[in-house]
Amino acid sequence: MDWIFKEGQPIYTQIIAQLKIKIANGTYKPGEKLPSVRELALAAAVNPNTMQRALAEMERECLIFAERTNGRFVTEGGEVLDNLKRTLAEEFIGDLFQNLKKIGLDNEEIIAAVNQWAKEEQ
Amino acid sequence: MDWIFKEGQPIYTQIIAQLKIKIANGTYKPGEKLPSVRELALAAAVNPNTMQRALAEMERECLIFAERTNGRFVTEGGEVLDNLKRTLAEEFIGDLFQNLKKIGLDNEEIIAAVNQWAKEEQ
DNA sequence: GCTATTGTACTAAGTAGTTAATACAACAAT
DNA sequence: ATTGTTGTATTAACTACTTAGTACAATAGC
Repeated sequence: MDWIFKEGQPIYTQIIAQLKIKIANGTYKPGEKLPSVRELALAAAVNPNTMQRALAEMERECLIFAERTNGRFVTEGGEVLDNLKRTLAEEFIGDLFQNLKKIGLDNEEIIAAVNQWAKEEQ
Repeated sequence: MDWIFKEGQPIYTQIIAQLKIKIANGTYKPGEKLPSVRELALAAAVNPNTMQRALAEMERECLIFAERTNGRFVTEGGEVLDNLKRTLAEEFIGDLFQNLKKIGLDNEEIIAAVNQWAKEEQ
C-alpha cells in the first residue's frame, strides 16, 4: 500500500499527505528517527529533491524536525499526534459533507449513505 | 460559491469536478444548453483554452456533447444524471473510509465520528 | 583523526499546466 | 447573402513541478 501517486496533483503534496497518515497511524512514532532523505526518496521512487521539499514543508508545520547531521525525527509531545489525527479526520469528514451537500444531500441523507456504505462495501 | 480554485491541482480538473457537481445538483439540467466556452471562461476567470480542455474531457465521459456551431448541451437520459450522482457520492464516501481507516479508525468509529460531526458542526 | 552518512544547496534540463493571441470553419439569425 | 456566435485549432511564452547531477558542511561512529 506504500507510495502510490495519482496524476493531477504535485507529488510533494501527496508525499506530505501520506507521511502525515503514517505518523497518525503510528508507522512513525513520536521521537522516532525517520529514514534519510535519500532512503525515503528511493522507497517512494522519487527524486531526493522532491522528498526534501515535502520534508521541509512538514518541518515548517512542526510535525518533524531535523538534526543537522544525525537525521530527521517525529516531533514528540502527545498533543502533536492527537492534533494531527483530529485535524486529518475533521478535514476528511468536512470535505465529505461539503461535497455531498453540493449535490443535494442533507445531513440525514449523508449519514444514511455512510451507514449503507459501511454495511454493503467491504 | 462559484468557481473557487485551490493551489496544488490543475485548474481544468477542478473545473471538471465543479461542473459535475453543477450537473448533479441541477444547476445545468439534462438537455439544457451550457454557456459558451468564452462565457464560462470569463465567469470562472480562466483562459478559454483551460475551459475548453475541461469541457472536452467531460465530452469524452459523455456527460455533455457539442453541436458544432450551436453550443454545448448536457447529455439527456435519466441514467446519466443518476449515474453521475451515485458515482460522485460513492467516490466521496469511499475516499472518506479509505482515509480514516488509514489513521486507525474502524467502521464503527467512522460512523460515530460522522454522526458527531453532523451534530456539532453547522 | 578518518570515514561515511546526514541535511542542505545549487544549476540545468525536461515536462505539464496556464495564459495570451490569433485564426478558421460551420451554421443560426437576420 | 451577410453577420455574429459557436466550437475548434495553433503557436508562443510563462510558471510550477520534477528529475538529474553535483557539491558542501557538520558530525556520529569508528
